[in-house]
Amino acid sequence: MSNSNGRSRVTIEDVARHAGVSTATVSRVLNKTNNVTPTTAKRVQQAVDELGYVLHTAARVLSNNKTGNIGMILPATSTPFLASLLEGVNECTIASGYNLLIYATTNQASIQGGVPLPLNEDNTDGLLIFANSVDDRTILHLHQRQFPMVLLYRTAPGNRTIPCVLLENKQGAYALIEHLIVNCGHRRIAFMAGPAENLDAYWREQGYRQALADHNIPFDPALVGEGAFHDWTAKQQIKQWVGQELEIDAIFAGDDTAAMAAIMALQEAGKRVPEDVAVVGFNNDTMASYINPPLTTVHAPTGEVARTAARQLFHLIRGEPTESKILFETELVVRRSCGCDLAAKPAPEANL
Amino acid sequence: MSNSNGRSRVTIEDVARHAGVSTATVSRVLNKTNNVTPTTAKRVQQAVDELGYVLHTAARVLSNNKTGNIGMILPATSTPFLASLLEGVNECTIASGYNLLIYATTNQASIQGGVPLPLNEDNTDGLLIFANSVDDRTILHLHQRQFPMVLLYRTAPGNRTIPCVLLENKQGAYALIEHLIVNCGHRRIAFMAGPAENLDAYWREQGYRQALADHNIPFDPALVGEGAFHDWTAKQQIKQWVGQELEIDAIFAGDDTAAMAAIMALQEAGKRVPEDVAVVGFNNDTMASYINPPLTTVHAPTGEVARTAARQLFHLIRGEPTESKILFETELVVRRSCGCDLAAKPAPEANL
DNA sequence: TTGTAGGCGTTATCAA
DNA sequence: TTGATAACGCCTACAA
Repeated sequence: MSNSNGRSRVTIEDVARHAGVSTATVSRVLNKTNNVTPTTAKRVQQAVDELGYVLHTAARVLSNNKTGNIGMILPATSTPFLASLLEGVNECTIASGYNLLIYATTNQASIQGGVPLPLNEDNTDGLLIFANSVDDRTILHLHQRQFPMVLLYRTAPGNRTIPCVLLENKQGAYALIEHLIVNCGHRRIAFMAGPAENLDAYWREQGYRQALADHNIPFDPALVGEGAFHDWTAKQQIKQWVGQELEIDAIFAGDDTAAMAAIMALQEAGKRVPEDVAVVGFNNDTMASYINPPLTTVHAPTGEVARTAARQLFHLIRGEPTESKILFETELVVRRSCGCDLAAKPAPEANL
Repeated sequence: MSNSNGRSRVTIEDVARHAGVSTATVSRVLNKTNNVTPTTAKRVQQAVDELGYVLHTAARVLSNNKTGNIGMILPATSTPFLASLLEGVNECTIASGYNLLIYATTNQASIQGGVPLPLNEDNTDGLLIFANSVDDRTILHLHQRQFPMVLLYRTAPGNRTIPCVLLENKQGAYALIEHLIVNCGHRRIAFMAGPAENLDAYWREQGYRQALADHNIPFDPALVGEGAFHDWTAKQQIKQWVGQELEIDAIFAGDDTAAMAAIMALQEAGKRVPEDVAVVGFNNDTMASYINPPLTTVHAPTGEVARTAARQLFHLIRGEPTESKILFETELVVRRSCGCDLAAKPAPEANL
C-alpha cells in the first residue's frame, strides 16, 4: 500500500503530499490546464510515477463531466458491415484523441426507471447510436439533457434536431432491381426483408416495390421473406423457399450478409448461382467481390458514413455547428451473381 | 428543467423531496437494498418516473465501486474469430445481469503517467483481457490493486496468479501438420506466422516445427511467412510467394481468417486449392465449412473459451474461488482444403 | 422503517 | 504561480 490514508487507492492528495504541493497544483499538471512552473510540474510528475497514481475517472466525471471517451451503441450481431462501420469510427476517434467504448445490445437498449444505459453521459462525452439499437424515449431523454449524440442509419424521433447520417436506400434498391429486370431478364424476384423497424430495410423494400411496379411486374407477397440482415435468418428463409419449390428467378437479399448466406444455402441445396437463381445484396462489403460468384450489389460508403458520423459527434462535443442530416449516395455494382452476363442481349424489338 | 436546484440534472435529492422522503430511502428503493414499506417504495418509484430521474453512475462508483459493467479489451481487428468470442462473452454477461463494455485497441493499451485505461476499475467491475491487447505493466498494476481480471489466450505476467484460459495449440498444430504429411503426402509445407508476441501463434509454430522434425522434414526458413491472423496480411504473403514462384505443397495459415484469405488470394492468382496448393487453418470458425473448398482446420472451442472466461470473471467479482489456469483441448477437423482425398493411398511400402 | 451526515476523488473558484 | 475549499451525486453507517 503506497499511500498514506487508510484506504487502498493512491489519490491526488497522496501525490500532492509526496510532491509537497497542493491537490490543485497536481490537478493542473495532470490536465495541463494552467501555468505551472516546469520545476513543480516535474516534481509532480515524478510523484505520480513513484506512487503509481492513476486518475479516478468517476471522480473527475462527477466534478467535471469530461471523460475523453465516446460511446457507440449497436446490435450484438457481428457482420462485416458492422465491422467496417466500427473501423471507420475507431479510426476517427483515435485521430481526435478520444477513446471509443462499445456497447452491443441484444434488444433495444433503454433507460428504465432510473437505470441508465451502460454507456451514457457519466462515462462518455457523446454517443453514436446505430439504427434502432436504442429506443426513442431514451434518445429523447438524452437529447433533452443536451447530451451530444449522432444517429446512424436512422432519423431523430419526435422531429428533434439530432444530427443523423443516412443512406440513399430507395434509389439504390431501385437501380438494383431495375438491373435485374432490364439487363438480366428476371421477373420473379424475391425480397428478403431486413429487421423490423429498420429504416434502411424499409426504404430498400420501397425501392424494390417501385421498380417492380414501374416495370409492370405485379407484387407477389409470396416472394417476400425474411433475411434480417443476418446470415442464419437468411439461410432459414432459403431453406424454406427451396422446400416449397417456389419459382424464383432472383433474390434481393436485403444486404450482403444475407446475400452471401443465401448463396451458400442455395449452393448447399444444389442450386447454381446465378444459373438457377440470381442473388444480389446491398452494401458492397469487403467480401462481396471475393465470394463465388462475386456479388452484384449496391455500394454503400460504410466507412465514410462512420467517419462522417464520428466527425459530427466531435463537432457537437466541441460545440461547433453540425449538419442535422447527411445523406450518402449509393451506386449499383454489377458482378456475376445477378447473372446478367448469362442473359440474352436485349431482344431486338426492345430497341425498335 | 424539472428539478429544483439551480443545476440541470435531476438528482436523488430532487426525487426525495418530490416523494417526501429522505435521499437514503430513495437510494434504498433504487438498490432494493433494504426494507422499505411498499407504499413508500411506490411513491418513490413514481417520483423517479415523473421527474425522469436517472442514476449518476459516476457518483455511485465514487461512493461504492460498483458499476454493473464488465469490460473486454481486444484488438481492433474484426475477424469471425473475435466475433465468436464476443458472442460467447456477451451471452454470459447478460445472463449474469451485467453489461459488457468493449474497448478495441489499435496497439497495446496501457496506463500511462496517471492516465488510466478507458476501461478500468472506475467504470467496470472486472476486465476480460484478450491476448496481448494490454501490456504487462498495466496488468500488473491492476492486479496489485486486486482488480478482477481474466486473461484470454495468454498467461499472467510475472508469474502472478491471474486466472487465464488457454488453448492446446501445439498439440493441435502438430496433429494438423502430421495429417498434411502422412495422409496428404505434402512435404514442402509453409507456415504463416501469427502476430508477434502472440502466445497462440508461438505454440502453433512449435507444433509445426515439431511435426516436421518428427517426420524428418528439414525446417526451411523460406517457407515461413506472415499471416498475422489477418486477411490482408495473409493475402500479401500469398502474393509474395506466388511472385517468387516458390515451390509449396501446402500452407498452414496460422488461423482460419488467414487461411480463407490465403485461399482467395491463391484462387485469384489462378492456383487451384487443394490441387495446386493445400491450405489449412486453425480455429474452425463458422465460415470454415462454407467456403470453397471447405477448410481443413483445427477445432478450437472459441465460444466455450469465452463463456468460461466470463464465468471465471464473475466468480472473481463475487469473491468466489476460481481456477487459475484452464486449458482447452483442440481437435483436427479434416475437410477438403488439405487435399487428402486427392492423395494416393499410403504407399504399400509404408506399411511394411 | 426511515433520516442525518460524512466521505468517495476530482476540479474550479477565489484568494493569496 | 500556487493553495484552500466548496461543489459534483451517491451510498451507508449510525441514530432515531
